Amino acid sequence: MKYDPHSLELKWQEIWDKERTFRSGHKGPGAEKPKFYCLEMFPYPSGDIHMGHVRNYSIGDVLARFQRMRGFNVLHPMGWDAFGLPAENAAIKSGAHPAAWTFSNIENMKKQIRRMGFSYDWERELATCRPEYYRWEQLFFLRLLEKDLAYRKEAAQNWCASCHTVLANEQVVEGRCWRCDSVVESKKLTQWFLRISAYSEELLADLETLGRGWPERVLSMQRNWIGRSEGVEIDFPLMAGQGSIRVFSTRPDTLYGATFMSISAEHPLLEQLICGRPQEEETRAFALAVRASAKVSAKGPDDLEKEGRFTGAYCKNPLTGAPVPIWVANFVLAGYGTGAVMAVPAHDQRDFEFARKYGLPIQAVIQPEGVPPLDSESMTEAYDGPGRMINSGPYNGLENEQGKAAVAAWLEERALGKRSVQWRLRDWNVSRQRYWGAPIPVLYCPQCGLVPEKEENLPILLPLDVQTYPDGRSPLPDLASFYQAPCPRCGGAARRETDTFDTFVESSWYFLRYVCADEPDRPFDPEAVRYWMPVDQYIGGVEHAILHLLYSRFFVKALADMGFIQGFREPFSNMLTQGMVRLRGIKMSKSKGNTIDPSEMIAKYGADTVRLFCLFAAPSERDFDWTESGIEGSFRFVQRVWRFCIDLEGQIPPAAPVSAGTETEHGGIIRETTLREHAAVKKVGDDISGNFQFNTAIAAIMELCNHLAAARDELLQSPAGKRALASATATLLTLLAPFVPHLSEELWQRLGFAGRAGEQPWPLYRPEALLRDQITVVVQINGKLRARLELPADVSAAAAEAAALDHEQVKKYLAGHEIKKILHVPGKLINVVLA
RNA sequence: GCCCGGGUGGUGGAAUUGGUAGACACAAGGGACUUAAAAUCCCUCGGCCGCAAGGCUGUGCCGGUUCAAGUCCGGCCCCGGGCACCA
Repeated sequence: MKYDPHSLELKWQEIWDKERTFRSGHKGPGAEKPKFYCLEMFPYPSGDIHMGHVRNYSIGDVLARFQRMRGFNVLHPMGWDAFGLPAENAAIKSGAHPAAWTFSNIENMKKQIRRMGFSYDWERELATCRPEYYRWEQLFFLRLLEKDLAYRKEAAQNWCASCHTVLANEQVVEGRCWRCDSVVESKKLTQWFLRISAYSEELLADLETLGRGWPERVLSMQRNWIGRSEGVEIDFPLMAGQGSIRVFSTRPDTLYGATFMSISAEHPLLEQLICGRPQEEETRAFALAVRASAKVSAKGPDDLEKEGRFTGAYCKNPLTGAPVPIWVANFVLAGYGTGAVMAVPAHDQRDFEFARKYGLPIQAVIQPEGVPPLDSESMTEAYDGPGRMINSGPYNGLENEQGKAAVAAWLEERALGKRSVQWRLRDWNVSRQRYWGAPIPVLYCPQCGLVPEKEENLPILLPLDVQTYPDGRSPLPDLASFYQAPCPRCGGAARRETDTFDTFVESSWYFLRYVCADEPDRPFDPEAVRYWMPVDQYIGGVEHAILHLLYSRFFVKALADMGFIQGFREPFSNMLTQGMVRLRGIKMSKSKGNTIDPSEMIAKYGADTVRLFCLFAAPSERDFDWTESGIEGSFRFVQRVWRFCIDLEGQIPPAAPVSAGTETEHGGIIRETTLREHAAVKKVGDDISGNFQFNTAIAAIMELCNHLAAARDELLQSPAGKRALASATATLLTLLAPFVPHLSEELWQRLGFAGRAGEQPWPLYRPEALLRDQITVVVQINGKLRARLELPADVSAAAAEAAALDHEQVKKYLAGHEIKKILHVPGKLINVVLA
């Protein structure tokens, strides 16, 4: 009987479909069980699945199937992140409408995904480009607007000319577009923003609550991105005229050393400061040049020479009253803090370089322990470490950490400053100048100005009867039938917003919609949300560590605050970032032409083998190389299981034990078989539920299989042996069920076991079944391994030690030495320490 | 510069959290079966010495703690990733 993966895999996929095996609900049968929401990142329907998808979904599927067997009510959905640029680009190229292209890709990819035999509840399938989906997003936006969590502002934006749209900060990677790698330009535009910054504090704090469930590197990336910084805002009064300039500093302890001030080229007071000064013209020209060049410098800041110009104006050090010259400097960021910094050249490297270049005074105010006093003249770099305050009037001698608090308190008492926290995180620009996205439901009325669409008018449909432009521009601004609309307030002629939402908006809440995907009248069924959320396990690539995962976290918090959902403020309790599949060390990609087509692999080996290899090749989080020999190895194992079971047909009792074997009263090979059966159950269960150690779980199954193949003939000699073999074989197939479900079901059926392998309760091991009669105890002398002893498991400590000392090898080493002590780890090791 | 990962055979990777380093595979070599090949099965497989028994050595480097260190501590080196003129 030859192993034919195709016919048997298709057979089982059909059965699962017909029997709706993976349907899940929060009501009715099964709902009383504990829930488990297992989610893999939904794909963009680019046309074909790639190995990354296969790996991602294989990991998720093992978990989903495992949890079902463990008695959970499992939600395991799949859908499509269906809006986005590639559809438009394809449309431009081929002439097909983005919608047609998208839906045909969905159909194609769905076929491929189904061919893998993943246990999805397809009845919950969703596509974000359908109005039934994006209408709710439009509703959320209107509510965000009401709550002032969405707003419009003009600002310099990241512009990708090649994609013909703006990008969020998160979508700019090293100055380049995350999607097409073009250098991002700066363009001043009026855009829609979501106020993610309102959640900076909570987004950061809640990372702690995610703690163990999330990979450390993802937490760390998010912390970096949010970028919390504690300090003091300090007002420096202007010497001439009214007002003051506010700076932000994390080092109020160095305030006595602030010998000048640097403001950004975009500082609002700049004009006022330079007005009428002799150097007015030059300084203005300098500022203009900095403004023009700043945004384009995608090369990074390292090689940017520090430059500045004196404004001619002075302000006053609020602590000392000393005059402080105000400079414009090219390294001061307009968008961070207050756009102005107090310069302490002795204790900040940037200020130091600047001061040396322009001959500005340097004044050391922090003295490190145990070194000669810092000398402003001879310093070659700034000292930014800890120390005691010097040259700081009444604060002299204070530890600088205490100094921070003391100076801050002094400033606060006199209303000259206040403690504050600055964040790196910027608001999320969600406007996109593209067609294939969800319309933003607002209008511009000549009478009323900006007017939100009425909720009852939702959804604002994206018109499908359009022709895309060859240059990627959106056709919407030219489509009168779309943009012409009555003002919701006055009824007069108004113009619709023609930008669409960033597609990351859709992916920020899709996991919520799965729990009630067909709910027609409201975004969420609260009961379903309460039952299923949050996602128990989320699985996807690390490339979304900041983007999607941060946006989703923000969205859930905002939706909770708007009352759409209740009872949780984090979407994903546990997160797994799976590694990449590479080829010869290089990430697979179409552009590099080094891809392995999953469909070809399925055609050659079957879905089970492809799944198995993806899971066995490496731990889930690590990258691995696809190798021909590797998948061949997995194929060999699958066939070994097949042959082993087929050869057993009719030779073992048909009844399938529901739990691991019980033939413990026997000795010899039967006992050994049962022991190994239990050991495998323990190892596989521990590995899956512990840390997604699928590779070692599979190794344990291989060991069991190897043992059964070797012990087979002997076990078939007796009825008890046959029973043990039957039990162990049933266990083998149940352990395999999450990994290679088709094979498992087929063999289960052929061996005449009752029910379905994948619907068996996960087997339980009995700890006492893991105990051996004979144990190996190693003997060390001074920590070096010298001998092994086979002893009865119940041997006394004294007897074991005696046996150890009596061992030939050991005696050799003992001769002429005195025993200082004997360390005994029962059942494991005896270490004889010689004097 | 700061913050996270990681460094173990020819390769992918194991190692009960301080207790037999190299599980399970892949590759390689040898053998059996075969007219032959494929498939399958058996054996060997970190390095050095040894006919063998066995010995020495070995988890990026240097030190330390311990009866015992891949695992803990201190100091480095290298690789991958994130953040970065963020004041």
